Formats: sequence, C-alpha cells, structure tokens
Amino acid sequence: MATISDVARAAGVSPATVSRVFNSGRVTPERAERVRRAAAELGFSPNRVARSLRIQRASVIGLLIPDIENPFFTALARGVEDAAQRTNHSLVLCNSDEDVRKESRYLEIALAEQMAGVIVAAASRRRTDLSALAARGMPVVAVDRRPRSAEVDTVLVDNQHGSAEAVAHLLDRGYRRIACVTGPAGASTSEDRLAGYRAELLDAGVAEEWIRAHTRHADFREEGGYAAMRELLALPVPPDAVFVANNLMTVGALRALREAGVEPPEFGILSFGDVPWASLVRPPLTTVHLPAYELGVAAAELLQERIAGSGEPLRTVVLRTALRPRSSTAGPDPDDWPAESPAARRDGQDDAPVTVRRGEDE
Amino acid sequence: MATISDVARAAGVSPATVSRVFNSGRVTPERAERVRRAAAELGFSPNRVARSLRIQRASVIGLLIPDIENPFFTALARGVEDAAQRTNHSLVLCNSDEDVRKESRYLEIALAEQMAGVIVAAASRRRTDLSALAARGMPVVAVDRRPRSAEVDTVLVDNQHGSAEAVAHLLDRGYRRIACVTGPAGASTSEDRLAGYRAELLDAGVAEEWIRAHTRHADFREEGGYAAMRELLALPVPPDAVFVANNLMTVGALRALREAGVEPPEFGILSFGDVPWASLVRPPLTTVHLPAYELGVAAAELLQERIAGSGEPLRTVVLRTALRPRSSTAGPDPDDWPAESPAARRDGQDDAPVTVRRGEDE
DNA sequence: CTGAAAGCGCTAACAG
DNA sequence: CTGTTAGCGCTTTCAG
Repeated sequence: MATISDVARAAGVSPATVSRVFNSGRVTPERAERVRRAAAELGFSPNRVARSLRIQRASVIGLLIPDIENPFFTALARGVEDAAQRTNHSLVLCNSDEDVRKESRYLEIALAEQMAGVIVAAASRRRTDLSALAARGMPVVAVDRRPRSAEVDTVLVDNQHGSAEAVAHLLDRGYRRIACVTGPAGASTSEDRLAGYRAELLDAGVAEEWIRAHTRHADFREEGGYAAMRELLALPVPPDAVFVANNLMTVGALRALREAGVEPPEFGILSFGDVPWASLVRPPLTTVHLPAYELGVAAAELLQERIAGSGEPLRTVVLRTALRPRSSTAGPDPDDWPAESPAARRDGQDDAPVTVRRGEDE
Repeated sequence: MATISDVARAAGVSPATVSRVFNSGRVTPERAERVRRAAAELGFSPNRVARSLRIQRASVIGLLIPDIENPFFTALARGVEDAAQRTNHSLVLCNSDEDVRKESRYLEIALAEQMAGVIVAAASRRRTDLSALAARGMPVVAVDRRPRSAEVDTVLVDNQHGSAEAVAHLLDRGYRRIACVTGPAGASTSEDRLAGYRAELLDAGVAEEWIRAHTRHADFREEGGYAAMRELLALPVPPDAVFVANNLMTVGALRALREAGVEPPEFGILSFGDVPWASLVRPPLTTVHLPAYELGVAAAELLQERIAGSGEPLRTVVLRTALRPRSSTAGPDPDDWPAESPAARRDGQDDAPVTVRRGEDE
C-alpha cells in the first residue's frame, strides 16, 4: 500500500505537498498534476486511519437503530445514507436489537472510533444515555425516539397528532369500542401514540376506565402484537376496532384476527406506520404514513451542521404523518361499504380488473 | 478523552504496561489491578484509531449488500452481525444500491479504513472487481452472488437445484405453460436460477424456443417484476404459471396478476426467496426458502478464519434451499383444490378459525 | 516483568 | 507556494 511519502518521492515533492493536493491546499497546478499522476501510478489512496488519528476525527458517521429488520428503520437508513454521501461521509450502521447493553457498546465504539457524529434511534427513553457522548463533544442527533436527556438535536414525527387523527378516523367510520396496542412503556413513541389515542377517546366521552382496560403494551414486534390482540379479543367486552402503534405489531394483530375468524372491516384495524408490500395485504390496510426516509435525511442534515461546527441552540424538527385511509376501516356495518372501496382505490391498490386473453393455445 | 499515558501516569507505570493490561500482555496482577482502577477512574477507553494505525488493521469488518430494503439482505446482515460479535468485530454495513460505482467506492473505503475484512454480495458478476482487495491481502468473502474472479472464499445457496425443484413442483401440480421472470443478466443468481428453470423444462420436453419466448429479465425490484409479468400476460400464448426469481419481483408480479383479474392458484405463482409478512398475503405463497441468516453466519465464519490467518485453499460453501409449498400453486384446476389447503396449513398460516364472543356490550 | 523509544501515515504550524 | 518538523495514541521491539 503506497503511502504519501512514496508518492512524494515519485513526484519529487515533499509529503506535505502531496497532502495539500488531496486536501484542497494551495499547490501550483503543474506540481499538483505531477503529484496526481504519481499517485495514480502507484495506486495510492490516502490512509483514512492515519488521517483520522491526526485530525482527531473520522469521516464516518454512525447510525444506531433498534431493529434492522423493520422496514421503517431501513428506509430511515437510506435517507441518512443519501444525505451523508453528499458530504463525503460514510455510514456505519449498527443494530442495537432494542437492547440497551448492545446499544451502549456501540456508543462506546463510536467514541473510540472517533466517529464524526452519531444518529441514534434510542432503544429506551429512560435508559439510553447520550450524555457521555455529548459531554465529550461528539455531535449527536436523536431520531424517531426522544431520549430523556434532551441535550441533543432531535428529529421526530408528530406521533400524538397522528394517533389522534387516526382514532378520529375510526370514530368517524362508526367504530365505538376502539382498543389500542402500543409499544413498550419505556419508549417515547409508545407513549406519545398512546397519548394521542387516549386524548381522542376521552374527548369523545369514553370512560378512562374503559380505555385503560382496552389498552395493551407490547414489544413493537410481531409476536407482541399477536399476543396483545388475542388478549383483547378475549375480553368480556371485546373491541370492534383496534389502533396498533407500529407496523410489525399490526402483522401479529392481523394474524390473531384471522385465527379468530374476525375479518376487517367489520372489525376495524389501523396501523401506525406503513406496512411494506401493502399491495399484497387483503383487505388493504388503513395506515398512518411515516416519513421514514425524510426523517433520516433531516437527521443527517442536522448532524452535518453540528459537525461543521454550528453553535446554534438545540433544535427539534417534527415531521408530519399522513393518514392513508383504506378498506380495513371502512366501518363496522357491511351496508356502509362501497362495492368497490373508493378509499382503497385512491392509492391505486385496487384498480379495476382488466381482462386478458389467456390460454388459446397449448 | 483520557489517553494511555494519562492512565500510565495516574497508575505510576509506563504506557507500555497499560497497553499490555488491555492486550493480554504479561503484567503482575497487582500492577494490572492498579492500572485498571486508574483507567476506570479516568473513564479511559483505548483509542481504536491509533490502535488500528499502529497494528495496520481495524477491528471492523465490512458488509457490502446491494439492497438494504430487501429483507433477504437484512436477515443476512443479522447473521453476519451475530457471528462477528462473537469475535469482537464490529460491523459496518454498506448499501451499494445495485450500483457498481457506489460499490467500488465502498470497496476503496474498506481498504483505506484498513478494515479487518469484507463480505460482499456483489452488485454485478462481471463488473464487480474484488481482485484489488485480494491483491493487497485483505480477507474477502463473497456471499449470495458469485463474482467472476473466483479468487475468494464464497458462500452461496444452491440456486440451480432450488429452481429446478420449484419448477418440478409446478409441473407436478399440473401447470403446463410455466413462464419465468429472472433477474438482471449480469448476476450469478439470475443466471443460476434461470438455468435451473430451463433445465427442468427442457427435461420435461418443452421446446427451447417456447422457453426463450416466456423468459423475462428484470431488475430484482418490484417494478421490474410488475412490468415483466404484464408482458408475459400479454403474450399470444400466455403462461398458466410463473416462476419468479426473487421476492421483490414477486410482489410486482402479484400486483400485475391482480390488475389483470388473474387469481392464483388457477394461475400458479412461485417465489424464489421468502416473502416477508407472508401471513398477510392471500393466497399463501409457495416459496423457495433461502437460509439468509445462515448464509451470513457462514460468511462471517469463513472471513474470521482468514483474518486469523488461515492459509487453507479457497472454499465454497453451498447451503440448501427448501421448497415451501402453499396454496398459490395448488394447481390450475379448481377441482383439485382441497377445501382447506393442507399444503398451506402445514406451516400454520391457515389455522382454522376459532370462535370468539364479541359485542355483547358496548 | 517492565520501561524507553521508535514509528504506523498523515496533517498543520512554522520558516523559508 | 513549499519543505521541515513534530506529533496524534497506540503497540512493539529491545534492553534491563
């Protein structure tokens, strides 16, 4: 592996000059050209490790997510990556697996690797501790989940508003016994989504007690959603609709519904968070769309400003969600359902069949 | 940030001793204890950048995948991560986006960052060039896709056998005009899966010409599968079943089928590669299961052996696929379909409904 | 077993 | 504009 000195020798200049050529220092064009040629010939590319050690900062940013198999977080990661690429940062993706211990290990690595900064979707609101990083001057941005110590820039979606809107939609469609499956008690997303749900029901005159009895905390995973839905269905007063606080749990909930022979939209189901491959799901699911990619972009941009040395006060960016009504919440009464659900057709999932010639031969 | 010298001073020893404490060097227990205490007090953690520069190797392994939004690759990534963790390697995930230019950029970064090794699911069989890495002594393992230059250890699934088995299944169920949607011509996976399909059909006496007319190359993405399926349906002799070479394209193909008013299993559809959230898809899809996680684990283990200095000859590990028959290939003739598909029930997706009390109250 | 010293490859003063 | 020089934090000979 050629070093900067090899190139310097080959080009007949000093190492410093070579360095300058690769770092927009001032070098006469003629010399610069000579250096570039020599570098190309030797197949030289600067050693980033040495560079990082010298300037006390790597050109890598870390992204810490709690579940790499959740499409929401992979979309977010793409957003971060695309934005990072624009400033020549490369991305290190770490999967904390919703495990605070793994997470803190990765956080330490970020420090030890002298990463330029990190973006964190925290595993826990209470137990994720970002203060150590901030204390050592590492730029940090929290995304999706708001950690307790609010000493960092933050990018969120408007969970509470989005949830309230979703529940309002369910009420509007005629559901009256709306249950809720939310995430773990520790996470800000769980709490905010639950809060939106509660606020809307209380506003509609539903008893505090009823709400509490029809709320379940689960783990944001498929199995948790499945178990919670089964519990709800087994209640003495089972619900006629459910608001599920994330996409994976919705998959589980749907499975539970199917097993129980309960079919939407007679029973309403609404997912907070997009369900990938939505076009395959029958009936088409009403969802609250989350701008995952945009969340990633915004977080990366905030981080880059900090890396560049912005001294502005802390900022919190809140992105809006969008309700996407489809057939799974058409209403409890079959008489109300349109023959071809106009709600579903709106986003092209249910285009009218077209006929095709088939099988004239063979 | 405390350095090794700070700790040395605090503990009254030399920097070398501190280093030895953290690297299993021989130090008297008493001194070691003193060092550890001092380190803890100062919140010292070794600077990995300096370490990497000195020993000319980082403790990071790179994983290069072509599509981070494809569940197959995220499952693979988890396998790599779990295996890497066992040897204290951290994982850097890079998404080449099926783009050879991005990919080669990341490959250069791997070199410049002095990563311990890289695992590559190549974007292109022909144009992905791993020889530069291998030439500079960087351990490399190819996974899922076999790059042209076979100078590296490789972990694959048995694409050709899996495909042949899948097509045999379709023939067995009574389909006679089986089309194929495969991936880009450049990828080894496309070619191997296509080869398995062709071999099986030729063996069944189908004309070479017919096969060629009913084969489409697409891009391994949803839109590609959609377009290809539409083309196939518009043929003068449309197929009565389709073998789709990856999961994402299957989603697109299903959409095209639906739009055309064609419903499985009258029209058979089989996906090479698991479709996540399969439980939501109606009808349940017959798939060829791919051991994605295990692929990742195997690749990481191979890589770790190379990193540890194994001088063994190059190895290729081939993992088996498994056909998972479900209702989408029950056969072209409705008379053959079981009332409750036993094939589908086999993996629990179609458990019989159970009744549940509902709505006695409000 | 322990310490002194050199140096991994690069960048940033500083002089020229 | 260019070269010389020192040093980022760590590991690793080499003496002791």
